[in-house]
Amino acid sequence: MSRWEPNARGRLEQAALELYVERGFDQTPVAEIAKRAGLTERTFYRHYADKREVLFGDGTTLPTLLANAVIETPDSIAPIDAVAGALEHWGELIQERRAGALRRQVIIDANAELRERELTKLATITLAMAGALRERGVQEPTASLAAEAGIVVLKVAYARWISATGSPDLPQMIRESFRELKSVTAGE
Amino acid sequence: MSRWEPNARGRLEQAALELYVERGFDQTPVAEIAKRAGLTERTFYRHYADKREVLFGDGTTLPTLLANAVIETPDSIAPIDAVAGALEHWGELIQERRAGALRRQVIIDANAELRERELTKLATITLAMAGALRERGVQEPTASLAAEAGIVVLKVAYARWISATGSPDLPQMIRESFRELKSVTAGE
DNA sequence: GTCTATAGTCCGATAGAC
DNA sequence: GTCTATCGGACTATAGAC
Repeated sequence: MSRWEPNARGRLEQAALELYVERGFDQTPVAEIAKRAGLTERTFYRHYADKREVLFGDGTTLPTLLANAVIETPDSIAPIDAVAGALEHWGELIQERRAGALRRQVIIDANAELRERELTKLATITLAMAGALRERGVQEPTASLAAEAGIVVLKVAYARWISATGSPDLPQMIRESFRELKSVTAGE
Repeated sequence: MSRWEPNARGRLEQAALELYVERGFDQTPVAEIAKRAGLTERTFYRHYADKREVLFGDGTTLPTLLANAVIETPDSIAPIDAVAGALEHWGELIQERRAGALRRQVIIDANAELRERELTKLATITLAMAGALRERGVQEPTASLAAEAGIVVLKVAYARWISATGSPDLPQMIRESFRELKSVTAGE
């Protein structure tokens, strides 16, 4: 039998998400989150660097996943298509957690600071994918442009997926948005 | 004769920029900025909503300028080219203030929180341009994709202009980056 | 686990300008 | 008198230091 209740991190996450929904992100002090989880404020900061990290993770897992997907793509595939493939793969994973994604997005959309952090997360992913392309021998500015174009597509497709009803197909929406981007940049 | 020295806001801005350069953004307390300007901390917050606003303005002037440039573009011009034209116009304005832009960028690049705010500023501009395109009758997702693609180009071109030596031509770099984006999205 | 620096907010007071 | 820019101090919350 352990000295503490198990899964402190999980309890903190659950308490935080509940309170962010109930009272809004900046109306919930960290002390309140800790209290609901039966822990102290200090313990919260041992598990999460700040209040926002509960919603955004540590900032390395997803960029690494996507960078690896890009790196493993055969060199015969054009940079923009390597990026598209990586994002479609991510789309497959995320759409299995649609309920959680919706709840998370409601919290983020309600708060300017969180929207800001989300942009930072996307920027981190962009840098990781551009780096992966360069490792594959793609030159600048092609690497950065391909990665940035991919994130543009992701943003548009994800917003559609979030606001859609039923069980929309995210990878399919990503493919469709890529086609639209190609059309738009061609000046049509 | 007035009770206070004139131009409190200007003095605060100058003091803030000096200190951000000297000691770094998060090593300069607001109280220090106010002290150098001969004012109190409280007064700083009457002029700027937070420490970062000194570097980024109020967040409406530039988006409005670019949205208007888009709206005034003839309907015969494709959405992506309307966005390109607006950004080139901005490029002409900004390159007359190259020294200030360089100093500002050094401060921003040295601090994660400021890089985050810069992304938010770009997102605000994106939304403004997408809205301007919709006012011109452009449908979604074309409007958002054209605006987002424009910002991608701007980021790449601006980074090049900042790191270039001599007197590089920013509008020219923006045009060149647009050509490269078209090539990348075409899958070349 | 406590202690502290800093950000940012709120309220009331004050002195000159109009 | 009203308006506006300032000051002073108390207050909460975040986050990091010890």
